[in-house]
Order: sequence, then C-alpha cells, then structure tokens
Amino acid sequence: MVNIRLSVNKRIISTTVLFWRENQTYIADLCRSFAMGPKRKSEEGNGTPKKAKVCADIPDVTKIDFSCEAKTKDGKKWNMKFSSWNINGIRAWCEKNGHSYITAESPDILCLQETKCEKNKIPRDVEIEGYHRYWLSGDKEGYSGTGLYSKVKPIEVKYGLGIEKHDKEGRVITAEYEKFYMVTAYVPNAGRGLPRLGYRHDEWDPDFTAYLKELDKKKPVIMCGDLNVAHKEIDLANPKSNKKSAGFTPEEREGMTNLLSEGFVDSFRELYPEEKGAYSFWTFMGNARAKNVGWRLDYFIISERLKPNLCDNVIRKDVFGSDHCPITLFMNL
Amino acid sequence: MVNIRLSVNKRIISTTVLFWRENQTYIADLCRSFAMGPKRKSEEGNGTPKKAKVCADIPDVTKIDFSCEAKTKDGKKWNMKFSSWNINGIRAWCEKNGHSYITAESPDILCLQETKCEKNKIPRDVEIEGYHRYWLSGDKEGYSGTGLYSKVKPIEVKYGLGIEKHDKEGRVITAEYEKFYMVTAYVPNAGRGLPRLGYRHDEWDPDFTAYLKELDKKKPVIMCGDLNVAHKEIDLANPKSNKKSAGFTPEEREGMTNLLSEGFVDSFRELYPEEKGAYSFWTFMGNARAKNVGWRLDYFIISERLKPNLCDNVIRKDVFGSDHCPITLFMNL
DNA sequence: CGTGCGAAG
DNA sequence: CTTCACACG
Repeated sequence: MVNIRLSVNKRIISTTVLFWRENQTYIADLCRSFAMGPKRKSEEGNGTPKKAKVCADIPDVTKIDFSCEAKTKDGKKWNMKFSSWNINGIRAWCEKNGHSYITAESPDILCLQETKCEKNKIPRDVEIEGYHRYWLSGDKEGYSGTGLYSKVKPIEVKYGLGIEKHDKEGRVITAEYEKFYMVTAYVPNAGRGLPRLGYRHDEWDPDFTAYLKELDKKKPVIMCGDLNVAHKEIDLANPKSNKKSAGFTPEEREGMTNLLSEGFVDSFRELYPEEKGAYSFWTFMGNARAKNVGWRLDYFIISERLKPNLCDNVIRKDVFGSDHCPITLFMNL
Repeated sequence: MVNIRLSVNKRIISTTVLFWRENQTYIADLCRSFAMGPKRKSEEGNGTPKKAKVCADIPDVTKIDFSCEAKTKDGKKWNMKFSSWNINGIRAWCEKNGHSYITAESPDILCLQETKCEKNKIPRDVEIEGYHRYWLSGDKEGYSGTGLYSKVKPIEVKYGLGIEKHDKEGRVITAEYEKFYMVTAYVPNAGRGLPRLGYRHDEWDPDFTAYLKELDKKKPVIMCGDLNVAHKEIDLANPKSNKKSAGFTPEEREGMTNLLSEGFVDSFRELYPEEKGAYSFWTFMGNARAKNVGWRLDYFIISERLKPNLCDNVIRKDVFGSDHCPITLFMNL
C-alpha cells in the first residue's frame, strides 16, 4: 500500500491510497486524468509539456484519527483544542494541500509559524470556513511571519511585543479571549554559525519572557509555536553532536529554563516526562524524518495555574507538508 | 497516445509512450516502480515522501526521425551536420534528459547557448562519447555561457571576440576547422524595457560583425546561435505588437541586416523565403509553444561563398527541454 | 513561466 | 534539502 498525491502544473488533482494489484485500472485512470491535463478545457493547450508532481507515502490527512478521549487529572473531558504548526512557507504548504489539516483536525485555535508571506499574497485556498484569520508578516519579504486561525472571534488581537527592535520580523501574535491569552511565536533562529545567538539570548529571550509574565498577570497564558530550542537532551535525536548547533546551545536552553522558571509549564513534557523520540521537526536533509532524527522545537507553554485544565498534548507526526509537524493541545477551560 | 517522462527525486527513471487501454498494466508497473523508490536499496528510507516529476506530451527524442535526404543545388548530398540549441540552463536541461538529443541527432558539431553554468559545475551526464567538449562561461554566476561539442577535434578553439568589454559574459566560441570557422554566439538580450539596446546596437553588433568579417577573410564562416533578434515580420508570430520589444526593435533588426549585407546569408530564409510559423523560441508564458506563438531567434548564418554547399536547415520544433528548440544545418563541405 | 542564485533554516 | 526573493529572459 502506498499513498500518492498527484498534482499537475502545481494544481493537486488527486490524493489517494493505492493498493497494488487491485488498482491497476484506477492507476491508469489517474495517469490518464493527469496526462490529459486539468479538467478546465480552457487550460488545455495540446502538445505542451504538463508537469506533474507525485508524492508517494504521504498519509492522507483526512484518514488520520484525530479523536482524543483525554481528561484532566480530576477527570474532566477536554473542551478546547489548540494546534500549532511551523508550515515553512504558506504558499508551498498550500500547494501541498497542507491546509486540509485544518478541516481534519478542526482545532478551536490554530497557530502557524513561518508563513513567509505578506498578507496580500496569501493564497485564497487557506480561507477555511468557520475561522477568523489573523496574519502578521515582517519587513523582510518571504521571511518569518505568523498566523492565527480562530473559530471564536478573539476580544482583541495584538501584533508583536510592543518593542520595536523585536517587531520587524512578524514573529508574535497575541489573541485575547475571555479566559486566557493565546500567544503564538516564531522565535528567532540563532542561525548557522550562531550569528544571532547573542540577540536571541540577551535580547529576545528576556523580553519575550517578560512579555508573557506581564500577560500572565491579567489572564492565564497559552503560548505556542516554534521556539527554536530543544530544551533537554531528550528533546532531540543527537544531543551530543549538537551542543554547538542553533537550537541546542547552552544559551538557548537556558532561555527556555528561565521562561519555565517564571511560572510556565512545557505541557508535553509535563504529561510525558520520559517520552523519547518525540520530535516536531526533522531537517529535510538525509532522510531525517524517515529515520526520526528530529528535534522537539514546537511547544505549548501554559501558565502554571492552567495545569489542572491540561488534558493532553499530542505531536501529529503523521501530518506532512513542512519540515515541522503540527502539535495539538487539549484543554478543559 | 501520450508521452510520459517520470523521474523520482530528480532521477529520471522512465521515458515512454503510453497507449491508453492497452497499457494499464504497464502504467501500474511504472507507478509501482516509482512509488517503491529508485532501484538502489541504499537510497530507500521507508516512509519518506518521494517526489516524482512527470511530464506528459513530451515526444521521445529517440523516436524522432532526424534523417535528411537534402542535397546542394547541384545535387551533392550533405556530409556535415551542425546543430545549435539555446538550452536555458544546462543543469535543468540535463535533468530533463535534454542531452539525449545529442545522440539522437548526432551532429558533427553541436553548439549550445545559455548554459548558465561554470565549467566545473557542468553535470557529468552531458559527457557524450565521441565528442570533444568546449565550455565558456562569464563572470556572472548562472548567467549566459556557451558550449561546443565536436566529433572532430578542431584545429584551434578561441573564446570571446578578443575585445574585453564583450568578453565577460561567455558569449562566443570560435572553433577553427580545416575548411571553415565555426562560431557560436549568444547575442546580448536588449532586456525588458530595452536597457541594453544601446550596447547591443552601438557596440556589440558592429564589433561582432567585424569579427566575423575578419574570420571570413581567412576561411568561410558558419556562425550559429541565439542571435536574440527576429529579423523580419515573418520571423515572429506577433510583429505588430512587438516593435518595441527586445528582439524586434528596428535597431536590432538593422544590426542583423547589416551583418547579412557584409557577405553573410541567413541559411534558413535562403532556403525557405516564404515559410511562415517557423520559430525556434516560444516564451514559457501563456502556453505560447502549444499555440506556436513564437520567434525565430536562432540562426545558422553562413559566408556567402558557402551557399553552393548548403543542403538544408531544419528547425527541430518537436525537441523539448528548453524554451528554444534546436536547429540543424546540413552542408556538403 | 522557468532558470539559476543566494539567504535562510 | 527546501523555502522564498531576485535577476534575467
């Protein structure tokens, strides 16, 4: 059995599971439909090379079981679902049908990082019915950028930290709800050769932590996103060889420890303190994802006083479309 | 019937013609072979998305009839075959198996333009047995560049015009043979908004023409390449709307007229003075090639005294792999 | 529309 | 290895 996604001239025309032997006719149809071009007659143009992309072994997101029976420690069932995903370019993600995940998972709030796209260039296909959408991009074209989908309209949405030096890269969106603040962040990567480690450790980390502390004074905080750090050795496949790599330097790990010491909880590690091999990012290089040579860089960080409301935190490692996979938090609020 | 070329992870695994109905089993095999990944076990990595590119409606170059019975005016059969092709990036061209054209056509000399590649980055796959290869690239990475394949080793190969201001972009290769000079050129494009029209008309065109005249004093010249001009209205699909477009300005057309007035012949137009719709370039935009909305930008220009040796000049419009197609000249020499 | 590049991850 | 931007065509 193998999964195939077929797109012609960048338009996905089929996603399906093929069982060999039984499906030769089906495969022929699939190929014919692609070879003849997209359905719209106007686009035909006989004789032109039509380029199709086929991806094999991509699980169909609509067939994944996203149900969850998790409860709080005192037995209350979850009533709010949050998801977070670094999508590595919303335009590429959209072409790969990444947004079909939204309907399949159907979270109350979905946070996206690395949209790499200005608001007015965001493809229309990502407008999913039933969600309000909020987008933030920075000064640099095609770099960074975050987004937030919400079933319920937030009381207020704020962009950035309110600190100029941090707010040029479209990294933080804060949405205020009745009972909590939702914050999504795409934390600055220290970079190859660690050129931005100083900025990250000395400027960003303290200011971002202070920002969350400030919010936490008013309402409990649910913060999520790509924090660009694997906190402990258990959070990446190769801790030994990565002590000087962006995402696992002592400085970055310390920043995360500091954050947690200020009254916040890493919800995944809280629930699964011993779980190994739980990663949310795999480099595209060297087939890392297939070998699960990954990093846990994506988190739901919650205010300590939300611990009694915590039901579950799941890593959706079977969802493709980016070098990160989505993560989902279940809460009773 | 449809032509399919299938490559997995950038490695072409199959090029074939599919006849619907008869070939369902074959298609199934094709898909299985791709879905299971390339043959080499070491590359496998189960569970990873494998990306395949499929191109439909690409004629198989090995099935094209390149034979030619043409003779000179006084009835002598051709004994030398020359081809020229602007390949729009030798690396992309190679991935598309563009070089299979060389074996299929088997010209004595093949000239390439727009290789867009430094000598040491040229893929090994283009090393075709039986040919000497000569490469020229300019200062700017991934820009311009020319190449020459020759079955017979030339007496001498020279690069550029010997004029510094013209020789930084890898545009001209001259190969001296016993009976003639072979010159291939990628003439500077005037550019969108015609920023380089002045350079092209006032500097390049006169110097290049003078260069050819100089060679012509010693031996007859066969010059070919992308001259980046459609000479007359008959040489492009939309002359009316392109009078101010690069490639059809009065200045560029005049440059070509000047060249021909200095004792050179446009071999194609010499043979087919009335033939319309004979183009060698089609923009990728708007399905231009399928509609034959093209330009004749590629030429074999020969010394007037070679006219008695001219057998034929054919435009290989069924050969894909670039936004230009190859052209082939048959001579009795 | 498609090439190659370079920055970034 | 993949994204996007940009230059160039």
